[in-house]
Amino acid sequence: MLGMTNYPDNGGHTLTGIRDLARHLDISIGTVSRALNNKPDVNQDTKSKVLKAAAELGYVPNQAGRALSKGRTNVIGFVLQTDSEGMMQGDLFFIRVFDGMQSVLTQHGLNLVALLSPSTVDPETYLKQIVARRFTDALVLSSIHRNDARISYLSDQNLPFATLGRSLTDVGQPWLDLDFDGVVEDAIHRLIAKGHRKIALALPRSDLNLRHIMVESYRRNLARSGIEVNEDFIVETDAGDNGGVTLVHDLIELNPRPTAVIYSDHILPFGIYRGLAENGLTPGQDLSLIGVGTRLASLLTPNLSHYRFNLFDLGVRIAEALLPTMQDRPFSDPAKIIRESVPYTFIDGDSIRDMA
Amino acid sequence: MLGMTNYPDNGGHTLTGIRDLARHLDISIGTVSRALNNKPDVNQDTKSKVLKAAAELGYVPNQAGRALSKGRTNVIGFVLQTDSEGMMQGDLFFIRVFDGMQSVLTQHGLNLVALLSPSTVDPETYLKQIVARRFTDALVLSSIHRNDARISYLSDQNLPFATLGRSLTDVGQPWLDLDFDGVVEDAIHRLIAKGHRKIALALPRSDLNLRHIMVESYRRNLARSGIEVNEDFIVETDAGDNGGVTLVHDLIELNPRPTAVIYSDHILPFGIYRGLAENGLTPGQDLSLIGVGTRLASLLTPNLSHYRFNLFDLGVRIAEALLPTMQDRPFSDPAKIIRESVPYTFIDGDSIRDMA
DNA sequence: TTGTACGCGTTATCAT
DNA sequence: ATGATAACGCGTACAA
Repeated sequence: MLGMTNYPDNGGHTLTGIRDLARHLDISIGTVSRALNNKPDVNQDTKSKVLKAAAELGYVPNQAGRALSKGRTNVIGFVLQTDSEGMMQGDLFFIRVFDGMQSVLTQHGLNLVALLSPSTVDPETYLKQIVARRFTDALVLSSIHRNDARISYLSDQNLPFATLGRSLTDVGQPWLDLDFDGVVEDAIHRLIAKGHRKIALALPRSDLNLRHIMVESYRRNLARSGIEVNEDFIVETDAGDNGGVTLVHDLIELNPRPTAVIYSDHILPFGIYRGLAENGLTPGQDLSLIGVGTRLASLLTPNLSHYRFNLFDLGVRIAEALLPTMQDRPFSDPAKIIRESVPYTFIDGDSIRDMA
Repeated sequence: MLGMTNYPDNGGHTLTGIRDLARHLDISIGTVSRALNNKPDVNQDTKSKVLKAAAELGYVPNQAGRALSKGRTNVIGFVLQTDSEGMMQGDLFFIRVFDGMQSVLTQHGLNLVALLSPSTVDPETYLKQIVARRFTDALVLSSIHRNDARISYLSDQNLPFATLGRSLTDVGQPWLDLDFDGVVEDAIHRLIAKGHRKIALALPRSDLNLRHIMVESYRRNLARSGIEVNEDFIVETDAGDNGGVTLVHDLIELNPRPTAVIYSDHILPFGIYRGLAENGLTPGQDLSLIGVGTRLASLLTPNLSHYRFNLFDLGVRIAEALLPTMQDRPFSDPAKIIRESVPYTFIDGDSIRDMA
């Protein structure tokens, strides 16, 4: 068993370990380790010799060994729900965010992996597994719910984490969020400025916290403008384009009929456009639309007025929020916990009718 | 240091290890381990006792310890390029594939993680890191190039892997692919059946292997139909909708002008529709379109004739291809290596004009 | 059937 | 500055 991997033998090609390095240089593994880890108490000469040999032999520390010894894995996990119906679901959303996170994490020797909570498994069960296995040093949770047991669980387990989204379950963890509150506020003011009074709000069915943020912002800002809330105008929709189609069906049956709708799912307008067309109606004319979008929005005609977020920057901030929560890092500063919403950018289009 | 994690102390809440379990039950850790791993030589009674206690105390084996001891991690990595301009980047491509993979892998106690090759790091360098650290038991590579050094590298390193896409660099690894060859073939025959003779082919700029598959299929099937290839009809395009717009500009300047175009980027037609409109032309009338699509295609009017793939099934097959390559699994069958293209489904639309 | 003891690759402590 | 050696948590031959 000695010196053997469990992988098929490839005839001599074997992984270089720290003891191979030591033997090769005829020094002790302790010295090699210190050299590799850039410890102060090691001769400059031997240090460079070790580094050189390591590079030549292609030495890379074994993950498991290091993790076991250090008690840390240097792995950061981003938990994704494959069945998530959260807004912004989609590859390009996360890939951008990941890239932003990576750009920060790699500078600290940390490695980002996406953990894919299977749709067949309870999210909390899945989470418990990866936590108990000590698979990662820290986690990022997404698809945050209004009340989210995962948050208190992670807190109990004492695993550093941040959330992408807020929650009523608050253990003082850092969070980042997209400024949906601001989106709804701005949208309402834009619509009102163009003479709209009957403004609908499309909400995701699930208990994602963003739903509550949106509805609260909706009520608050309508009230501030002296417009009474018509509860019928607050409608639930399925995610995706099909949700948009049924949304249109729902909206046009209302009496009075809303003249505009605000939404958070960037795919929704595709269905809305389709649903309107099916009813002989024109987007931006018979129904005004405004909500969160991505570059996919540019595929729609007439142009969609929408809000975008800089996802790369979001990723950067998530990483920056995470780092201080991980102790025994030199740059740690537990005092200030990042909690902020990243700002939106408004992209003007032709999907808001001027009612004047 | 004993019994201490590197995480901040949370006052008593400590992770259950195998030795805690042993002490709790007053038996040896060896027995506990055997019980947990369902070894044959352990008393049924003690086994159930151990399992019960494990469940109660929430025991989950430590990843690093297990990996170090077994030489396996039970982690499968899917390598993603964050800057990939591969086709299919876009909404839910990977998430669907992941879900399909998970559905198989979890049954074998394997865990899928997405490894995100940062855009700031050379993909091969990144790959070498995760391989050498023995982070995963197996890998799936995507964005496969015509000649792909990563393939021979993984083969040399003797790490089980499969590729999503074929390559000239062939070390006998299992691969899955979307049947672009079949798409082009079917598209050509459909077009010819409707009287088209001047058929253009839109290719991605990068050296992804799918590009070569498409062009070969294009030549072969045109030849089979006795149509001579006009080299001007084979055009490179940027990815995304903007690529579609410039594609139209390119095509309408050709003399003779093609009557149809085949493409692989599912976003492209959106740009094509736009580009045609800008020139006062009608999709399906002045230029026929057919290619790979996703559910986004349903947003286009006139309806787009296109091909779709079942991404979940693709994921399932990838997992099934991977499993046999990983040795010392009971279900391993190294003899048959899965290499197949997943079939397309044709969705009929109105984007192909009948020239008769 | 169960317990003991060693090894996995690395880091850290304690001598030297 | 360097070498030996004990952890880290788990699996497993081997002994009992």
